[in-house]
Amino acid sequence: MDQLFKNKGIRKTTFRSSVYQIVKRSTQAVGLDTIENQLGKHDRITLYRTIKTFVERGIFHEINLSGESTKYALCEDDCNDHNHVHQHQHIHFQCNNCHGVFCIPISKMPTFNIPGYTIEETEIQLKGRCECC
Amino acid sequence: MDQLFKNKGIRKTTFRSSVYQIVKRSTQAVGLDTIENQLGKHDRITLYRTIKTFVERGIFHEINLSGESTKYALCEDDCNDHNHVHQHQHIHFQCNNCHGVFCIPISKMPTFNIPGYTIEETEIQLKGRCECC
DNA sequence: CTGTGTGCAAAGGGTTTGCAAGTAC
DNA sequence: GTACTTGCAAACCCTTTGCACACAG
Repeated sequence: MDQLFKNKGIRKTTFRSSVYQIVKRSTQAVGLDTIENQLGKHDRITLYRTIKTFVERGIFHEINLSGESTKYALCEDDCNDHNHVHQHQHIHFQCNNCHGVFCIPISKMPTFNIPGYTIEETEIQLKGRCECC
Repeated sequence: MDQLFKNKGIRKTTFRSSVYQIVKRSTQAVGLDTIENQLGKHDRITLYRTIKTFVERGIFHEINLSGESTKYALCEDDCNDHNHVHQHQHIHFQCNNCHGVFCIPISKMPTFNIPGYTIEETEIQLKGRCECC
């Protein structure tokens, strides 16, 4: 983690380490509320800024599913600043039962051919039932 | 439109007609700001309620793309009154240049097979360059 | 006439901004 | 020591709620 923060050009602090660990430990994408619950006493404003920094630096990526609050997951190692979402070879799955959101790697993203449109990024969101439900 | 509103069990008013027409006329999904710009003098609170009603009754559908505010488009079942079949499979495309959001019907949605997961809904979001850009 | 819809005011809630004190390097 | 980070307060916005009046059916 020391190296990661250094690579991204931000300082390592207790607060940032905690936030990073919470998301890293989780088997699924986590929302702000989940992070806050696990943080113990903390300042919410600082958390907003921390997450914003992580997203900007390509440490976290945002997942926005319809009707859900934003969730966060770790970026893969090769993400670079501001240009990381579409590089992920994974889809986002949300369980209709437990509402958990998972990043699921897939070997081959489907391609689309739409006359007149040039496609640069593909984001796939599935809903259904997860392994545990 | 009279019939549509009647079917959905809501009254036809000048305000609702205006909002509906703005979205219907548009070739792309529209945001709250776009609707407001086209409405002329109006009460924003009423607009919130109108949109909420339309979404609840299946007249509009919401489109949430990462980093974008919610946009709205007509539900397709309402475009063809007599067609209740679920052939309204479409993807959402956002232009990286003009930022327009389009609903694009496609003949065949890709299917995914993820061991352990049961898939019930598929949402596909593409980004790139639209016809006009 | 009756119940739905509208418009204004005020409240609510989440997020951002400003700034002084604290901390990493 | 310097620049980045944090924590608190306050400001900001967007959205919802309450309520009286207007209007569709």
